[in-house]
Amino acid sequence: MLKKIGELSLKTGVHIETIRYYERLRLIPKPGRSEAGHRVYSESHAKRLSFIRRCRGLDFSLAEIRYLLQTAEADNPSCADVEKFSKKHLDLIRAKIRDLRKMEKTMKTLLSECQGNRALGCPLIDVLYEG
Amino acid sequence: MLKKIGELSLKTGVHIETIRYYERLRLIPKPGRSEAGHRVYSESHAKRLSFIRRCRGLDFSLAEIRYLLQTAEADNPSCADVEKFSKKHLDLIRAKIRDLRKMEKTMKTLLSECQGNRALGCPLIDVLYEG
DNA sequence: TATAAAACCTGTAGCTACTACAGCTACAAG
DNA sequence: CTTGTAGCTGTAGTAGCTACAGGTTTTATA
Repeated sequence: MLKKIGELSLKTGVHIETIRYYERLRLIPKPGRSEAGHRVYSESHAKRLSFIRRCRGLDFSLAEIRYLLQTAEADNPSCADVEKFSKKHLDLIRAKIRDLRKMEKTMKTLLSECQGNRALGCPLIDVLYEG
Repeated sequence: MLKKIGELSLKTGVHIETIRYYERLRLIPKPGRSEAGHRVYSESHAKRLSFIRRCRGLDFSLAEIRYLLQTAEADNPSCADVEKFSKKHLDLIRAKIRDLRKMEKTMKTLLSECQGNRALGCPLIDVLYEG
């Protein structure tokens, strides 16, 4: 049941150093300690840590996760708030996708200039450099 | 013709502090100085800086840009090398897009759980927290 | 011409989210 | 009894800026 940091790391997929880092930031509560001073975690730590990891996987910032954790562990979390919050986040993700798609397009165009055309320097660089 | 840092910033769209930062990193050569010690830039600085900015806009790292600059200013830049380099970068952009699309999908699913279902806590958080 | 505002200078510290040491102790296996 | 693994603390490094503090210089206005 109770775990040391290595097991917790394996179970949750969060690096040991990162777990300690989250503790410093108070994203997870201070665990108990064994006699030798080793951290001892309970199931609730594992849950919280997995939550954080899932949120990170969705590109939420640690500040955002702090808010989500508060909400998740509140007595009556306001679903409406979370929804609004998450919609904004979804918009952000979509904006990032749009930006990257633009880059992809430009890169593709630049690369197509490259084809065959190798006699006089690099057209790709020329376009970027001469503007 | 010769510009002070403010004008260069306006012309290239790179923040003043960033220009000085790039100088520290030797991404742009040290400019001349006026009598009072103010930086004085030439057209070649502007060109180089714009190149950096365009590359940043394509998500190239400063280390990558360093390489591209070297190549761009070499006597006979190897187009084949640049092409290979850029293809790898394009792959990276595409990988990022894929990741973000996955996130987008997940977020959409999570948000759809939210609809209407507000009586018993927040399903979005439940999935992340209990999942 | 006086003065105030804007622009410049250097140097340092802060941001995000980790990651990587150095240098130590604890503990289990052979 | 030694060796290896796992844990500990504390600090510094990473990328790419950004934001001061505390000073000088230039420029615009009264």
